[in-house]
Amino acid sequence: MHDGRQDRQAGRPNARTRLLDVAVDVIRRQGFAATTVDDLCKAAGVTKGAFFHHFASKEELGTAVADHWSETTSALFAAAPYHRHPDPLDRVLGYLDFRRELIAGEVAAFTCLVGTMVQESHETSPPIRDACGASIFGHSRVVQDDIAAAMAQHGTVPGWTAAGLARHFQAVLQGGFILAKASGDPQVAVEGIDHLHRYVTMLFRGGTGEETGN
Amino acid sequence: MHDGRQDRQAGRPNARTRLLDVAVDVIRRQGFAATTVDDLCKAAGVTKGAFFHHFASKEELGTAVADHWSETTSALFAAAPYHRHPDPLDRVLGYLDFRRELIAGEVAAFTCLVGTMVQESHETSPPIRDACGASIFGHSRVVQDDIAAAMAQHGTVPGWTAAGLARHFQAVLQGGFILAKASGDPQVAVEGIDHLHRYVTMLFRGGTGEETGN
DNA sequence: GACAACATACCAACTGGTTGGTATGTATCG
DNA sequence: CGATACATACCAACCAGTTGGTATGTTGTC
Repeated sequence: MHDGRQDRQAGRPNARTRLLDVAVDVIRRQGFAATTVDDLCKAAGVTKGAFFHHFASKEELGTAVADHWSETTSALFAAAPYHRHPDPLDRVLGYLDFRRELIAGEVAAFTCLVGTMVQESHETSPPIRDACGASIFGHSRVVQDDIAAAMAQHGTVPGWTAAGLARHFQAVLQGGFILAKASGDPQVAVEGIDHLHRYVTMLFRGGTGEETGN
Repeated sequence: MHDGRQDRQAGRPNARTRLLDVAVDVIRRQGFAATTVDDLCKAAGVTKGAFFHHFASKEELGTAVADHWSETTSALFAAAPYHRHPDPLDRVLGYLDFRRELIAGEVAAFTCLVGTMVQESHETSPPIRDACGASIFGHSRVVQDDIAAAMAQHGTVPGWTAAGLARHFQAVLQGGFILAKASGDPQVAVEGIDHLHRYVTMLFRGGTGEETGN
């Protein structure tokens, strides 16, 4: 009836990986609750038996796909070219430029999986909420270190921390995604990044004129 | 068996209003897809017959509750005291202070219903997406007019519009709600507003020093 | 102002399809 | 052979929506 051997011989990734890959796409489109286990099985080309062989429950797939998202995105940002800048402030602004470039094509292609999932599950599923939180705040560390280095190298206006600004970066991005979804226009997400870019520039260079580090 | 007359005599709002009121609360907690019609009926103390008498479908309740949200929030902001400031820039900053004050108590109490709903339905239900979009961008007009007036009265650095900054306000707020949900800590949403407050102050007062309107 | 004709608001019980999850069988690999 | 990785068949609970009915206004007519 169905030749399972062919699937495995073709170098095709196993059912677990395929399920996680399609889950990123399907859940970004439909949301977690509206996505059925059958939806995922159909999209991945596997059966329910395979699904529950790899995941004890739908909720466990939820946490697994959030972790999967953390891994793929951290690989993406680790490989991004903006890290090459010697000046940490250029790396911070380069991060924003990189995020800007990622916003292209249809909305479901560039929005954040874990931002979508945590909205639905923050009160109903602590495990999923925690996995999403770890993904968002874990990612914010990537830019937090560059912000801290830029603060040390350049002077800044007082009243904020590197961790807080890094979180603000994530808030602007997540909020931009919501506005893009509401309007159907990716440009509104870009707009927010531009405002953030201007803010960072003012914080470090424009400022109140009190500082001139370096 | 059940005395319907008593319900109506008690000055209790009708089933439609009760359903919309509880829907705001329940959907903010669980999300739209995970909320069943029975959940809403139980919370409102009405039967399914009453539900489908007032709403042709669950989707129609979705659009109705988004409109309901638009009405209640616009009334809240219309009555807010920050409008009294004669200087439009003070009204803009007063808006942010007011939003800051609203962030208190449990997460589901201060987060945005339509921001939650549009995440789930932007691709699966155009009517709900449009109703949420109208709510978000309609609300942004409230502060947009004050921003435009502040731009006219004070000088600013160039490169942005009142409408764009007003949208950015919404993005920062929506993103802050996501981070609050992910961390369970309302403070991270307040943090974002503080950064936005600083940004606006720099845009109008700190700036690059090119301007000194008024 | 009484009374028919109609409309609105709601209720209890039901239905057919869907959903997350299970029990069991089978093929491949080391 | 035993473990892993699936597939098939199935189920009990659930869910959006329906049906058929009742109670309570409202409106027009004489």
